[in-house]
Amino acid sequence: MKHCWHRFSQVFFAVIGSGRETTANTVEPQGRGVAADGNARGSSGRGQVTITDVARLAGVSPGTASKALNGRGGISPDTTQRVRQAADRLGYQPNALARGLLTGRSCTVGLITTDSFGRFSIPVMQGAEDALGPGSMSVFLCDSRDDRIREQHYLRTLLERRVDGIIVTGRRQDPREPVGSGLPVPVVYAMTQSTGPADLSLVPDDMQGGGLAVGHLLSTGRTRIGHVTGPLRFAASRLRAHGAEAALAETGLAMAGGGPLYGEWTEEWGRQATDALLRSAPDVDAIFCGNDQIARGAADAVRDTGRSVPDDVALVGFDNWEVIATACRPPLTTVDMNLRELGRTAAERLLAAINGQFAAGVQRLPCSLVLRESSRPRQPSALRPGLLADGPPPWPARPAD
Amino acid sequence: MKHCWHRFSQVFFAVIGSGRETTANTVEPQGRGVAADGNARGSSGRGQVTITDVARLAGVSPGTASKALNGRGGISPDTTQRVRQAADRLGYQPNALARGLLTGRSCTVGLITTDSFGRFSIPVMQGAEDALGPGSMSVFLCDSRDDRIREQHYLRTLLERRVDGIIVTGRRQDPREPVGSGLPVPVVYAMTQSTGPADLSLVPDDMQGGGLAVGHLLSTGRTRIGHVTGPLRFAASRLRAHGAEAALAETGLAMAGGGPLYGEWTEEWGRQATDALLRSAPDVDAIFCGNDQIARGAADAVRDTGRSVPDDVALVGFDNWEVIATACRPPLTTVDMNLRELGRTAAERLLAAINGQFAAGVQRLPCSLVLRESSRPRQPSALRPGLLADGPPPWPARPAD
DNA sequence: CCGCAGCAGGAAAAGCTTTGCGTAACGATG
DNA sequence: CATCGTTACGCAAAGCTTTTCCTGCTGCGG
Repeated sequence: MKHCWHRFSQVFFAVIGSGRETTANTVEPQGRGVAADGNARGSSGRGQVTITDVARLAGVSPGTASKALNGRGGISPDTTQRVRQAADRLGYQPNALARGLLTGRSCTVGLITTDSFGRFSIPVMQGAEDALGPGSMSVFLCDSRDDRIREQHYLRTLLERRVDGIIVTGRRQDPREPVGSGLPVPVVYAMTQSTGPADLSLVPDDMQGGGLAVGHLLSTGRTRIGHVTGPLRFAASRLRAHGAEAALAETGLAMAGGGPLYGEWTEEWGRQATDALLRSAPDVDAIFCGNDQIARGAADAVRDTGRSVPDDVALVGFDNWEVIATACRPPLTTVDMNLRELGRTAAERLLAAINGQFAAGVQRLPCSLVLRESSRPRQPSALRPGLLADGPPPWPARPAD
Repeated sequence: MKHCWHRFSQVFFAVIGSGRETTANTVEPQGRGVAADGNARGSSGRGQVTITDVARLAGVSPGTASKALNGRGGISPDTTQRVRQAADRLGYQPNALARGLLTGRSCTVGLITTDSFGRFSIPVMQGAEDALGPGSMSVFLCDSRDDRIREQHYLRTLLERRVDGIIVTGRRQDPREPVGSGLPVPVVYAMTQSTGPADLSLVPDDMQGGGLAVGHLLSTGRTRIGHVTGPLRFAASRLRAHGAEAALAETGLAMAGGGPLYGEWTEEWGRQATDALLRSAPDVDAIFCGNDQIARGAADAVRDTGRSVPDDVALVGFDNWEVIATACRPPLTTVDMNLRELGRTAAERLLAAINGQFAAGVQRLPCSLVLRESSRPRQPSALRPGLLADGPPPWPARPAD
């Protein structure tokens, strides 16, 4: 109180002196309005309110103010109240830099994506943010763009900023070099895989996903199932195909068309391959596609031959890329890699590692199936009950049409 | 305990104690190898190498080491060299927290997106990262998910972290409340618009984009042009329609179908509306669509009526959403909002503001046109030369087919 | 009435870097 | 030989928060 007038003059000085008088940018110096007591700004040099300002206003020492605000140490309720009010009035916000410097924890994690916010890294980032943001953790975003130089630059920056941990994410599921060795902070790889044996990598279980898709088609009574997928060089293609073939083999069936058709991840390839498949094996009654774009191309190709989806040929895609899957005619049943969940898990593992609980190796997280029209059973009567036992009936009963 | 992995012996402890004995987690404590002098780590308490450690190894004072490393002040080349070597050997990384605390600049900006990394905010983020990341600026990522509570939480966090500035981005171009008032750091709104008159907002110029699309169609000789777009309540729909109508009016034409058809941003609506439009105005020879999804639906609908794209009906979309536009049959000519550029610009404006150069108001950045098959001219001979004057011929001459 | 215990709060240091100023040494010039 | 100037480096403070240790006061019990 006694300092009121004294500090008023300084506030005045700060506003004038900051050279901000140019534009129509007449920001009030403080959100809650200076009018309250004319004492909105602290008196430190840089205009930011410090705990010393709060302490002075409350008539206590900075240490006491700190304890009062953080609820640590024996501070009387009366004093606590006074400090709180002072902090409120000044709009005090503790300086996280100073705190981090002192405690050695910046409450910050780095997120390096090798895949400029692509379709796969985004849900992962989102999930990670889900798990970190609402807490006290902040996320540093770095887009390395698959460039080792950039990556190293960002890594250095992150370490300079003393992040508590790092998440690396990207499009490729094929193993990659570790981002660095002997780093002072834990690293978790999500939707990408490190060759470092001590690193923890989280990836979707493509094989399980492939099995899921084919198992579902089998459960709806399809038996002549083909597979059109992406390039052979992608681990994802191979694993999905593998899972699909394994599921077929379990029932004693072989893949229609003689095996997986490897190509591109495009609608165009989906059309071409489906066309060829329907020619070489006209009795195909289902196609499992390596991604949703291929599936959409397949849907078009099936229709173009006069067949119907799903009555003649059922389709299952992969990725659950909403905009593709729902716009498909008919809407596409597809495998969801639960990437958001994967990102969330990655963040949780990272937090665990920060707290000293490490893990290592490659962990594959299960995919799930999203049911839509493209794999609706033809005739409810044709369902083989045994195969339906493992799940609820996917569709409401529907008179044969 | 928590930071135990820095020292070699402590790593060992951590590995055993954390149940990680399974893996070959033999991380070298330092990338460049401990062997060098057996003293790769500094001797300060927390295991991070400080400038004091470097100074000691180089046989100088911390202040001198700082000056040597930053090239400030008269330091002899010899000493500089020695300090550099020491820093290298120890793997010294300056503590950005301490530096930020001292200089008052954290070299950090906050990026708040209201639109969980949606299709529109992503390119903006990417562009912002383009402009900031390679420099010394780091980006804090916050996903407010259109929730004011979350937004305020993030805002507080960012201010505590003493960011130098904030970029707000989101899906909506309709004006929104400012993120806060009287903030101590500059804010730039990108792909979203603040109602605060002192705020700077950067948005794409939808009206210009609409004009661009229609101008292009006119230049290819189309005259009976319809417009199918999204909901009337979106400013974007209205502005694009407005631009389209203005461009038509300039040539003395009216919009086919009696005016814009407002609906949803979906393929489904694109099909429906196009179907209706072709029924009510069978001589339509071009449709400008409010986004690429609508356009893709329109392409399907046009084909379903037995007409051809682009020979009977030309199509132009909006957004240049690659996966949609290129998968369309035929590939889609579309308006690109240059969102990445917009993000980059936002970042540059923010940097300018951080350096004291403020600006305010709503700035609309021009869209551009991406030419693909869906608007190829029917007959080169039918081109009206006058209308082509304002640009190079979009396609190589092609014998009528 | 005196002494001790307990509680509230103060003082100071630590955490790391940068920078201004002071100083020491050395070479050069009068 | 003495003094001045210059170069090279050290010292110390600042920047803000947290925490530990310590002091002073109050109240109660002996």
